[in-house]
Amino acid sequence: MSDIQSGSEQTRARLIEAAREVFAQYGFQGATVREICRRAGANVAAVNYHFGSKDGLLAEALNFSGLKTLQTNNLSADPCPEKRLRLFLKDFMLMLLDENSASRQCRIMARELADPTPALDKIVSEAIAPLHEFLGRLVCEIVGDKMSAAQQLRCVFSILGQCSFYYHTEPVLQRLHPELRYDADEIGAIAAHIAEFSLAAMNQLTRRDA
Amino acid sequence: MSDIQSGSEQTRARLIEAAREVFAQYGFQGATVREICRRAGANVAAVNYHFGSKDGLLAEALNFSGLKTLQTNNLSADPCPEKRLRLFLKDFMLMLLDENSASRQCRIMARELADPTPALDKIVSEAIAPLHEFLGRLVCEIVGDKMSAAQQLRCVFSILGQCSFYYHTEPVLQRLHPELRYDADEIGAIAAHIAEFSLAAMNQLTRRDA
Amino acid sequence: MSDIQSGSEQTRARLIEAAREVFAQYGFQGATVREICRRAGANVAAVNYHFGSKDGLLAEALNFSGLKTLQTNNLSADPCPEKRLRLFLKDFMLMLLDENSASRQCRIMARELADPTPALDKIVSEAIAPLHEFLGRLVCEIVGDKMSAAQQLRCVFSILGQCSFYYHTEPVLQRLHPELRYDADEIGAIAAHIAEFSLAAMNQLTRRDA
Amino acid sequence: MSDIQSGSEQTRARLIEAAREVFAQYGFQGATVREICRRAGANVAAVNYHFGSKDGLLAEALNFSGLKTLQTNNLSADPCPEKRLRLFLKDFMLMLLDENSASRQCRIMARELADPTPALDKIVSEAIAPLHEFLGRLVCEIVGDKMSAAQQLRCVFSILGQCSFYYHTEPVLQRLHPELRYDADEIGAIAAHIAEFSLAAMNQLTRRDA
DNA sequence: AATGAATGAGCCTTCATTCAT
DNA sequence: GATGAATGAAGGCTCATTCAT
Repeated sequence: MSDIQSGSEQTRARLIEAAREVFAQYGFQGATVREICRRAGANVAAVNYHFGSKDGLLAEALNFSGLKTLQTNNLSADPCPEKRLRLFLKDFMLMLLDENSASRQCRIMARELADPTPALDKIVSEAIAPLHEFLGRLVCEIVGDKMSAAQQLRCVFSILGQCSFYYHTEPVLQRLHPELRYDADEIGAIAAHIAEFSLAAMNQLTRRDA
Repeated sequence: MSDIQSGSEQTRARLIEAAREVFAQYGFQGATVREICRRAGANVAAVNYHFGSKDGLLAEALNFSGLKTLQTNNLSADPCPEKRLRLFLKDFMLMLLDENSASRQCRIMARELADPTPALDKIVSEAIAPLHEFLGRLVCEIVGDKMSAAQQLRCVFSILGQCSFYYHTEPVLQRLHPELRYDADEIGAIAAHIAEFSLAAMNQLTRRDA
Repeated sequence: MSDIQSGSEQTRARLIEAAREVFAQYGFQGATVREICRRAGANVAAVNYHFGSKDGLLAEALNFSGLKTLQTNNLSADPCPEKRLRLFLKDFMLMLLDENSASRQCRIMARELADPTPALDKIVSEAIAPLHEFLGRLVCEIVGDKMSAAQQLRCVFSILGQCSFYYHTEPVLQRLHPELRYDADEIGAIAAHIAEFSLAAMNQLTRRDA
Repeated sequence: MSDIQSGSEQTRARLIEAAREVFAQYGFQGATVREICRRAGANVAAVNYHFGSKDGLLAEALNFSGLKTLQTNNLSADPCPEKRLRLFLKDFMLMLLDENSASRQCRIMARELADPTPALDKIVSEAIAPLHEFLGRLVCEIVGDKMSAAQQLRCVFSILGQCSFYYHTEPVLQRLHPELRYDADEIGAIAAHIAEFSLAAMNQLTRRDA
């Protein structure tokens, strides 16, 4: 009713936030209910009380509203699809790589891909499929009818592949290039590179095909 | 050394082979020593006896000879760097995606990236660093001095990102595009796309920068 | 007292009724407070609030008025002790076996015998001891002074043993004789058998001893 | 090989023996793996190692050889069925009530009847059904063709009911008759009573029917 | 008075590992 | 040298109970 949340909802929220951290850090299998509850300052039984099971908690921890908002905002940002791609990649990479971002869902999502749980179906239908469709439309606007649908799909994969690489390979990159830090500037530069690389490729490929 | 292996060494070899299968299938954390020993027809204690620990077995199970051979052969395949990139990508994607490939190490490697264990250091120094260097030299040959070192590095990342995407996202792609099969033809088409996309991008970027 | 029960007392009554069902179905240990509260439409904490503990609820759920009424009515039913035994066994077996009987206490009682809880003392003093005494008097009337007190006691046990057998062994009998149904006719036949078997035995034993 | 059992088999045997004690004392649900392992001087994980699960242990703990031997021996003990019934009841009650008896299975069996687990099917088919058949044949020999099959079956139930009563009601009888002790003499007297009571009943019933 | 939330002890089970042979 | 047996820490989860409101 009021803006003061009940104790229950606070605990619930703390559990979800802690779960996002721990799932993002250790993966679903590696995460333990005990660690999640410890971070949330709650009892071991709290997860089962509020969410029924570890699986149930994962399902709740996944929230793609940030990703959806990003796409919605992008659609009305600029009439030029190239500019919109640049903008989207910048926002998307910030969400994916910024350690301070509250949107850890992308990381959980990424871990799911490597080790699917029953929650993957939800992730695919609610987050990944719309994301693919969104990028598919953007690519279509950019390349027009100069590419087959199959080619356009592979271009989407090429863009997403470049993005996810920086997330997946983070521990490796830290070892190979210890000076690398994912601060706002670096993330912006990475996003700009992916945008220019991809636009250049699509531009060249359509020209060549024409 | 001789062609008569002791029973002990046979068991050792079977354990390594079984470990590769199980690690590739379930990841390091999800794999159990019992399952590995069961597949190898060995005792539960065999892993600790032969390799000291589950970690030790992982270290032994990692073998990058296939990846190294691929790079070595590539260097002498053709004087043209663009052609060598196309060739490398085809071989690399076959190794990464072909289910019948004996080279499961790439899959273990890929899982490690998502869930680092102490073995990651070995993977990075023995496989990934050389791979990055190899691709770095190839990119350098292609773009010459028309790109900064930082830009060249990002191009390497863009290429590798496109490659690893098809591996990481396999379970998702199976859901989004159930008709997709990673047979030899499809893998070849994927590799060709990555090659053309990347070459087009690098070509365009160097031209534009010039 | 008045016909307007407070909500609290209604909840209390619903809890007791639900407890009888659940205890009868799953036994004391197998029953859960949550299930009882769920059936009673009450809060999880209601049991401890109203009865202090699960044990306290059991104590309250036990109500032997049906059994007592049965004995009281029997005493004035007929001057002939043999007839009264036949009548009592019929009523008692109906109470024990009829699934539609509201008097589930006998079932709870029977489960207690197999798995005693602190409530057993109450059951023994309020229900079983009077029942044994009642049957003891009836047997005494039938065999008169032709049997020792010890023999009479064993006759009481023989009668009660035959009765309780049909309750305890129900799940087994269902497996051995799937066609068996405890309907009113069958229960009547069972009670008649126990009566005739026991009366014949006592008759013969007193005659032989004489 | 030798008459010296391996350590494994000793532990296994100790676990089974401890399980019989604990299952008999607390029932399957009330028994804990920890308590069983504690009594057996084994680790908590030993039960799952040797028997796969608590259920598996129960299945192993049930061993009806004693009961079978008793029946087999009885068949050749005497040509007179009345004498054989007396003998059987004495042996059976000793097995059922003697606290020092190694044959605790009967107690586990009895608890199962009150709270069936998946093991009940095994108990019924391997122990109870043969027992019922054995007693059925004995009763048939005694009453000949002077009783219907249905009547004979109820006589078997009357005999078994009297026997099991002393087991089921033990905690109650201890409260009502604290002086009662199930020593060999008392058990013999109980068995004799059940035999005479039942034989007298069957004798009288057949005579009456004739 | 009465409840939703939270508790912590305890459950069975699984695991990589170590021990005794 | 090599193994079946045994270990104990830890896992997710359920439970009767208690707490704060």
